[in-house]
Amino acid sequence: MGENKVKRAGKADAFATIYDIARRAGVSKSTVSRVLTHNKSVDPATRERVLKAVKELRYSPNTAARNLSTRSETRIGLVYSNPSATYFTELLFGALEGSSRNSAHLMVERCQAGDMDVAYERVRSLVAGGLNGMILATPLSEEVTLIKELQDQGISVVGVATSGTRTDVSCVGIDNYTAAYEMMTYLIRLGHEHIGFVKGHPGVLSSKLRFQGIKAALKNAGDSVARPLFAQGYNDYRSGLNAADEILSSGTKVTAIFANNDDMASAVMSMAHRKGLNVPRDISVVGFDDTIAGTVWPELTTVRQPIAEIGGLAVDILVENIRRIRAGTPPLVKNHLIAHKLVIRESTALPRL
Amino acid sequence: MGENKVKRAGKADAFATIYDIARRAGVSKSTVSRVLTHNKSVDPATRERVLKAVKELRYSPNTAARNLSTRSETRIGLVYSNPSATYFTELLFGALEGSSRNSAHLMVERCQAGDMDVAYERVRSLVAGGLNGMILATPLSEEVTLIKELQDQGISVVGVATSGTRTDVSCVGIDNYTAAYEMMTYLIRLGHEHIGFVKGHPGVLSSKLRFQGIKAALKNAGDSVARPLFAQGYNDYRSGLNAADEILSSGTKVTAIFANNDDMASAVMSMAHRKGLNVPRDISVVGFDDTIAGTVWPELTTVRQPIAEIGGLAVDILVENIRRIRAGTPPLVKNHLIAHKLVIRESTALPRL
DNA sequence: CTGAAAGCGCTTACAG
DNA sequence: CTGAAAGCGCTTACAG
Repeated sequence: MGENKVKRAGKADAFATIYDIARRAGVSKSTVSRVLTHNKSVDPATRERVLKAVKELRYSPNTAARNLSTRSETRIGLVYSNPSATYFTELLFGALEGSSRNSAHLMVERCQAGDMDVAYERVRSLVAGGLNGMILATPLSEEVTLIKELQDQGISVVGVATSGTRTDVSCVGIDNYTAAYEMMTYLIRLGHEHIGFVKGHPGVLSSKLRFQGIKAALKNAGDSVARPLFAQGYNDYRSGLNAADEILSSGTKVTAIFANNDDMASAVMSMAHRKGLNVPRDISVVGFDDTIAGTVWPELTTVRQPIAEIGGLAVDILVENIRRIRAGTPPLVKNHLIAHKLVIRESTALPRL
Repeated sequence: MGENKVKRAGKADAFATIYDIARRAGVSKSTVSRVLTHNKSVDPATRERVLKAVKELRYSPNTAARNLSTRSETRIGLVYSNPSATYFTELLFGALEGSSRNSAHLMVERCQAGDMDVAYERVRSLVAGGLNGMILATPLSEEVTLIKELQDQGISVVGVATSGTRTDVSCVGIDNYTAAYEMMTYLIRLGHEHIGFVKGHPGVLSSKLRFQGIKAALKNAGDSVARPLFAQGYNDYRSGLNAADEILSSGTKVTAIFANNDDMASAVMSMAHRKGLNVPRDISVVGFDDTIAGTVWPELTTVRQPIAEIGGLAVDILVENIRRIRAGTPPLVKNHLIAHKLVIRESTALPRL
């Protein structure tokens, strides 16, 4: 980690090469290489010695040489079309870190949400530039046709932030159902009996799962909670504004509103303020994602997704599958569920009496 | 652009190599290489032929081979500590694109704003990992000591989003003074005579320049504008809330508030709503940066900085200087000013009569 | 100004 | 299971 891999101006640092390892372990370069790549057809004792030398010399293979020799650079695409900048930033961070950890190259492409034609085009242009793997963020991760198209071209795919058990493609994300269930239960335990829910984009799997989660929590609470108010949102701020307006103007009593994501929760708060309501005194508001902490007031109670971690894991899965494909082994479909967390901040309180 | 650089699973694509170019141009590989690197000590006619072959065969050098041969991977660090996610996302995009254009590697490190000790540490850990160049975003771009430290180690540095003429380090950004001047003038032309301004973080150069810009515009307007109300902010949402409260509770008439950045402008709107004011009917609000379009309501009138472009240019400058250093030529200090743009949206209107 | 040759650090058939 | 050898595509002294 701490080694200096770059020749600094002036100073010529010498790094251990495969030859150094070979000499120290008393074997040939070929054997060292074998230990480091396939990890098979090597005598256990020999392997031990090589690994020991690697550790002692803090050796790490030169990527350029390896790439040149194998003629196989690993290039991973990341396509994204979600409105939240924070979300994307975190995802990118994780993916970037994962890429450098695996010495892969990341090519990023952004496309406007909504317009699927453009999205498809972007993905294809990325593919045309040469690609081994692709990370698809929601809602692209639900485009079954697109995924199929990519896979047919020999490109490994992983969907990000889509949970749900899928058999067509690897996915990594949180358990949306449970998280939504927990948050709704928190609201109910706080004493809220008149609750509104702003639904997420209907085409997105996570919206469905979250909705199922809150309904289960509501059902579980039984008669203690009044019939909830639902309004349709589309995950963006603007639609959250409309949904909030709808709920708050309905004439029905509401002491808490749960929005399918933070952007819409922010809109709900904005609308509440407009209508002279104090958050959380008059009304509690909660979101989902934890992407806008510190940029709204009061600070939002929400569900935190470890997005960077998700991005890193996505790359790991991809790299593994790319290796498998290269080696002729069939790729694996993996479904990783990452732990989420309720983050209680300032936007929730006991209902007003 | 459209070539497939990666061997797809199964198919073995063949790319033009330096040898193909040499043969087609009727010269040796050495000459081709010379044309492509130093671009000197080559007969003009020969160069022409080589370049022609390169174009015809759509040749582009293999990065891995080049890196291996020169033993010089180009690694660029990007350190960032600003609260706006959008800003960062755009910067990262531009830098990423610039990096792949220059076949350099980008290592990103984020650190909390405010804590300079941590920031220094992050920068140093990045450097310890081996680095040729470093992009420093505001406010890190103003840490003269840090910059000096980096440069002394032979690392090229470029400050981002810091304009102002500096002689110690290359910079790329917009003309903050003029942009602020223009925005304030726009407000005055609209007819506003009672204006508040939320100042930016005092330690940041851009804040000073923007403040000077608005003062110049105010001065230029003469007696038509009342003595402006100033409140100190620190560029984050929270401080914008306080500043807005201060201005709006002062008892002095205010029909427009200009905040040093969008995060604070968003806070100003939030506070205005809280106080029962309608934006823009009762009060106009403008920001700076254009980082939160679509996530506030009403949509914010602001100054757009082409941040992605800035990020890309920063990488270009860095790469050029890294090459110079490697070649023994002294690096250049460049100051690039990128064009900004006023974006008039929904948060501004004529003052209420 | 130009070419032949060595070398960058690694991987991978090919023999054994 | 292991080693010697060839080769990946490029750059750069070294001669000329």
